[in-house]
Amino acid sequence: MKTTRSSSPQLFKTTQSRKSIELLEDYVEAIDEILNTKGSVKNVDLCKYFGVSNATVSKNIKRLIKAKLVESEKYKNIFLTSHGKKLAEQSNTRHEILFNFLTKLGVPRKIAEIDSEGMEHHISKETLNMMKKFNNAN
Amino acid sequence: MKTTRSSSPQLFKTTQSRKSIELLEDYVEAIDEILNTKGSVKNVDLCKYFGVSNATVSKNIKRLIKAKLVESEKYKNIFLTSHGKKLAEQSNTRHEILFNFLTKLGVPRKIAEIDSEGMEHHISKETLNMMKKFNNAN
DNA sequence: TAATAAGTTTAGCCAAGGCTAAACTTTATG
DNA sequence: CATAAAGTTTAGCCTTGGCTAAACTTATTA
Repeated sequence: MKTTRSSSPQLFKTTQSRKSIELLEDYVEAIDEILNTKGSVKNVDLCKYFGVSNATVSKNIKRLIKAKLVESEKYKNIFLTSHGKKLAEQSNTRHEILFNFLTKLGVPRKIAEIDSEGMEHHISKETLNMMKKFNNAN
Repeated sequence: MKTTRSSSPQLFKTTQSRKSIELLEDYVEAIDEILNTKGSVKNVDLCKYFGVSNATVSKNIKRLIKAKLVESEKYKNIFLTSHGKKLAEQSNTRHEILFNFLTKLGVPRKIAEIDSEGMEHHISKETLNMMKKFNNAN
């Protein structure tokens, strides 16, 4: 019998709410990046970024607005609130640490990109700190 | 501007289908573990394991049966098919490598457990191989 | 500047994965 | 062994995050 599995219910409890936070984070990160590369963000930019329909983006932007992460008037540009900017920065920092860690570990850039996108929502502060240490030492 | 983000739609395209695969994997892993610890698996065991209702487990077991990962008759014990066993083994191997990697990196066991549960569905073969190498060298 | 093209939102649909309550089956007990 | 308790499934609901089609707004261009 393996000893590394938790069997503890509470690890799974928050699945639903965790997922919807992931979406919000992905969006603020995307908005932040698009702002930095092309200066403004509209529905169509996010469609391309995520490969989803305009309707889906529109719906999700509403969620972001409700969560006070984004500001936007109908048919107009999309902005991050200060709260949204802070979240984007935090996410970016996490992403950078993780990406650098993977490349230092020997993972090819292309794959490190994909893996860090996937993993970034599932890493604790503690693990991230260990990765930072590793990065500094290597 | 940061250079570690992909901006490529296709990384997000399969979100929906990926998520449902995650659920199937989590279930076969749970069933495998429960089998190994108490010898048989029923609805109630999975309720406790995941902290969800009996109705939810019942519904998800149907999905597993449809996916040919599980066999079960109404009100009876739950078994893994050979296909299900194979998937469970693969998942367990991934999980072990990841968990060992995190602990060798210096992450406390308790946290390594949680993080490896979260991350295991998002790690490529390549990254896993690098982790295996690291484990062997440390 | 009027008409067309491009972009955005709304309406209404779907599947996944949660839930509770009620019905049904199996197990345990007086 | 009949009944109560425990376990399982079904029915029906909800939210999230997708989609298409249609309506509406903004931008382009003849």
